[in-house]
Amino acid sequence: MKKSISGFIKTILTGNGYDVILAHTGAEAFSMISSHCPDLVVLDLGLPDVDGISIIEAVRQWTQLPIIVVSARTLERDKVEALDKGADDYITKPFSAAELLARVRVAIRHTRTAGIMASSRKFISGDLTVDYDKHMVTVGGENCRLTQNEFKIVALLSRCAGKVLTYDFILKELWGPQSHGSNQILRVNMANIRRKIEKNPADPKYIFTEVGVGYRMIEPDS
Amino acid sequence: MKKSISGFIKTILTGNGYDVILAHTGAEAFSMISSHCPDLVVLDLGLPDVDGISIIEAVRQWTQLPIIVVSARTLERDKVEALDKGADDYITKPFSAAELLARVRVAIRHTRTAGIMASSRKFISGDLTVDYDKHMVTVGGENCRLTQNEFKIVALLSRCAGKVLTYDFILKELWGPQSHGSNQILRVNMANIRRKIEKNPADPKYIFTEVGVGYRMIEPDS
DNA sequence: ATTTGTTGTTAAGGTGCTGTTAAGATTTTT
DNA sequence: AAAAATCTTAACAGCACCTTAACAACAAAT
Repeated sequence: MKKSISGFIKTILTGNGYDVILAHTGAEAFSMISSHCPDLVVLDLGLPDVDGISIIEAVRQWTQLPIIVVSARTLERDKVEALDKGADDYITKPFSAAELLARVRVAIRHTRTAGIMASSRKFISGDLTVDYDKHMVTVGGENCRLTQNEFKIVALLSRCAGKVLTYDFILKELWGPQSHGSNQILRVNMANIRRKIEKNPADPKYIFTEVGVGYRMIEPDS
Repeated sequence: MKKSISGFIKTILTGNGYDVILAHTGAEAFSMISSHCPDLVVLDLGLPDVDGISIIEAVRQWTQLPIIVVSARTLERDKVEALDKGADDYITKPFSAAELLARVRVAIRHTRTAGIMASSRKFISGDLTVDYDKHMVTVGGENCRLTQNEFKIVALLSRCAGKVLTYDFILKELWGPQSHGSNQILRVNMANIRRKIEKNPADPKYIFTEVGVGYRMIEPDS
């Protein structure tokens, strides 16, 4: 009976494009979660060996990955305990495939927005890092305190690292279309940037100038 | 009948220490959400004037605050639509007070863990602590006695510690969608906050301003 | 080697942004 | 109802930043 339920869930999820692995006991479930690090756990409380609640508690010791509990128990005491111990949702049988899928989408949506917050996109090359979310450039872990325009220039160059960006291209990108020919402002900004990020501004390690063409940033670490 | 339901919900929540405001129509609900920026919305789909779904859609235009839908409709089609349009949970009547409260706790837990520090109810960096449960900020163990708005700003920044939050983002999150451009209120609040939490407000240690962009809080102790 | 054009550097003026203070309006508390 | 606290708005001061200009250093070409 239980097996048919888990099989039912697996069929639903695989049928909608999710990769599913199945555990048949609590111990197996915990070890599989630890080793595979899934994006989401659908937990049937009616497991043979251990209490489902203890699995939730054990998993919550080290990760916040979403846990959706599926159970035949409709007692509010069970629901409240599971939710308070760390479950993110609680569905009682019988339930429809559509509802399960909708609640899975909600859970994954949550981890996605949390994930955006947690890990920020970065450019890294040697001691230099450009953190696009933090709006921060560091050298050897030290904040360079670039101004707004200085950061925009570095960010633009780092996004096209290895390629030469012409003066006109940078100007048009950051100062708008009617900025043709006034490279002066770029030169001043580059001098200030190099004073802040380069050990020896006269012999740059990160941003090179291609005479007569434009600037080029070193390629990132692979 | 409906009124008694919303009254019931209000009684439950106020009885458990939550501040509750009540809207009787969809239009009222949306304007109250925009102006008060609550921590959580409990939405009864059976409102007289507008479709509840459209409220979810409208709110999701500008914020991710948790929305729990309460409805008498048990049709899976309704559940799926609400959840996919942005609701975070869906409870069908009749429901128990304990279950509602448990699901409210889950939703609020999610907003806490949406930031960097997973699973912690406190933010700690050096002498500064932000206690989300007690709504209290301390420096060196001393209570800073922040006002409601001041605490919301600090809490928001600490949840995204290390990242720059733009003025517009903070304003939208705490003052609603039609607050574009009025940074003045933010500057005044920040001056008051710094006077309360910083040793030397002119040289801040905890909250930095990124000129032209926004504010950034120092990262927590690891 | 001189010339010419390009790039780097520094300084100064003007602009816009941020911090600060104060006063009135509004809400909450006593 | 009075008093206190908080929220909001406005005015202003200070400062960082942007921009421009003048000049120095450098590279390429005659």
